[in-house]
Amino acid sequence: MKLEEAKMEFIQTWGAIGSAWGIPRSMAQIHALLLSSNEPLSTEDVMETIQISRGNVNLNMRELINWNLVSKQNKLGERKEFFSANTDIMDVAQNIVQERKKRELKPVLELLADLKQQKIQGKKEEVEHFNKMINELEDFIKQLDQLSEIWLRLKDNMFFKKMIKVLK
Amino acid sequence: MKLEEAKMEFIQTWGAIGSAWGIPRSMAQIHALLLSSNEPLSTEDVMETIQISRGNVNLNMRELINWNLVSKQNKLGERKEFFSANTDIMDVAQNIVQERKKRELKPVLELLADLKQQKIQGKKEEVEHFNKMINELEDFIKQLDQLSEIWLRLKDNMFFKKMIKVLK
DNA sequence: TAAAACTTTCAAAAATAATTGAAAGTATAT
DNA sequence: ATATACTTTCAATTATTTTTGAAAGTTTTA
Repeated sequence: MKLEEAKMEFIQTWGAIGSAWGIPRSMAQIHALLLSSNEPLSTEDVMETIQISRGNVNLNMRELINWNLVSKQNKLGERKEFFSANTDIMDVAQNIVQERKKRELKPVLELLADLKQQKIQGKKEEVEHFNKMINELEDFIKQLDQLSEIWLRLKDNMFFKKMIKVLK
Repeated sequence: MKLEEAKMEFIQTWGAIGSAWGIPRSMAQIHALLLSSNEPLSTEDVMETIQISRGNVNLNMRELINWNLVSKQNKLGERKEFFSANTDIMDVAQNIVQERKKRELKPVLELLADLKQQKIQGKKEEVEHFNKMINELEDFIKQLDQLSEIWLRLKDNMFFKKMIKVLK
């Protein structure tokens, strides 16, 4: 199998997954292309390889940079901008999760906080059920934070890894 | 604040989050309604409260049942079907993650496995870079699995929780 | 068995999200 | 200063996903 084919397959699949998780297909595809590429690519390179418009590349590239997944490079003597992906996959995943947590989980946290400090009026049993649910949800979100801490640790804490093995 | 208002707010927010993560708004809304409701609801109840069509309720309810987030109930003497949500939030989250892992992560795993056992042809350095990336990605997905194991454990392993505190 | 009560299906419509591409904007080189 | 090389923007278009609603299907009751 030729490298080019392999790349294209990877780009396609990555795009489909992104799409299923609410990330624009093109954004995921660009990311996949940069991940699999040895050296920085220009806007033209990207346009050509994944066959999308200049505007699309520009827009999604900016987004990738915002998410800290891609950075701009300047090639000596070249005027064009080049882009390369952050290749530490762990960082990649952390950044994606971090970014989405920030964007889409925040509203829940705010809502939960708001609902918790309000006195809710209604039938006793119904209100109790509702409050219980809200509380559980908050506990859960706290657990998520715990979990992401562990994740950070997993990256380089050998002792911790062994710990897990033992507990399995 | 009245209970009904609080519910509606929760339903709205939950719907928006679902939507941002690639889950149909109505599906998330129905789920939120059932979560916040004390007792099982009928299709009509749901239609009325969140103002969506019968077909929509039916379709998404089936999906929620598939995901193991909701189950059918029968009220004595009633012909209609009623629905209630699994209210253990931890289970809820586990099921959502499980389900999505099954659906959307599987294709990556298959692709990675496929790409790993193929001999890829191209410039040495480029191929090396590509293979490295594929390998890292696989490691990462393995870590995700590890992480979900830990999560399960977090639920009820006090010792483990303390462990984390110490390491913090 | 037929009517009533309810559920499911699915083609069409609506809503939403992603993409294009050409025009406007910027920076660099001569 | 102006031409060139490149980047950004955004209204319009296109693609995709979600939702509707009425017809077909199913089960229960009498």
